[in-house]
Amino acid sequence: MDYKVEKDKIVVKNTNDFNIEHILECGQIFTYKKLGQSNYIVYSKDQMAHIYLKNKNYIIETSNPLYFVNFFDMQTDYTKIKNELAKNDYMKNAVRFGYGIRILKQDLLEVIIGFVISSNNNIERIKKTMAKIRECGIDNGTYYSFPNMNQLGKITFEQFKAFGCGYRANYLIKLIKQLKDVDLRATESMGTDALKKWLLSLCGVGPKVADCILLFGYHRSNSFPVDTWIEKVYFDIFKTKKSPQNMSKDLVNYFGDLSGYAQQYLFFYKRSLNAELV
DNA sequence: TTCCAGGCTATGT
DNA sequence: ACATAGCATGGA
Repeated sequence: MDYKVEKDKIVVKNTNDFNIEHILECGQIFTYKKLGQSNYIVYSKDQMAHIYLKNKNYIIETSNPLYFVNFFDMQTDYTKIKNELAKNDYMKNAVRFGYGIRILKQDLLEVIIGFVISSNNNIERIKKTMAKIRECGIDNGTYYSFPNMNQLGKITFEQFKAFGCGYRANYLIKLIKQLKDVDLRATESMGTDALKKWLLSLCGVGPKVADCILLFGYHRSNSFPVDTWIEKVYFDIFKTKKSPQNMSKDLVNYFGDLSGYAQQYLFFYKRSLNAELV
């Protein structure tokens, strides 16, 4: 990854492994705004960045460049990951298609809330709901910080309903009560099995959402979230249907520690191809 | 009108 | 342990 950190921006010079559309539109994050072609604003925790293409380089404008060096996972070699993944035709196509995907290092609390909202929902509505929730955080002038646990605890059932959560408003109220006294930082050192078990005890968190939280919130890359799109991919490849949990097991067995990366390329590939038909 | 969206909870077997 | 109805909401 060829990039340069300056005082108020990062310049990304190698765009073979960095494409902002791929990174933000591959379903891992819901807190961003598209301004135009290769031109986005992304919000994470109490930070904001403006990302755009200029002379074949990406400019990441932010008051906190070091936060976004970590956020965009700049130190990981995605060329190597893609080469290791491209071991069959399906993966070759998926990797070629979403060549600029990177798995973001997002704020854990934000990931938990976002993916509980995501269940049986569509991405555009999830984005709207998350933007409304963000407005319950601190106003920084041009944008809001994501609310902390205390601020989340003050959001009412009626507010969540008004934010378009639907029946998930109940889940969120209960979930936030469950998380109220948990030291989230301490959970990061837990083993993956115990961690998943704990996540499954949270309201609104089932197998698929737990895998998303493990992957996007804890960077456990040996998890493979299976949603409706991955179910289609699984059928394309194996020509058979199973329960999502069993599909996930098969896929983790196959991809090992690269499962999470494989999942992102496949999800983006399948969902984008479908969108092109519409 | 019906189906679908990054599924989960509750209930019944 | 596995199967399935019901669930809010909006867009196609």
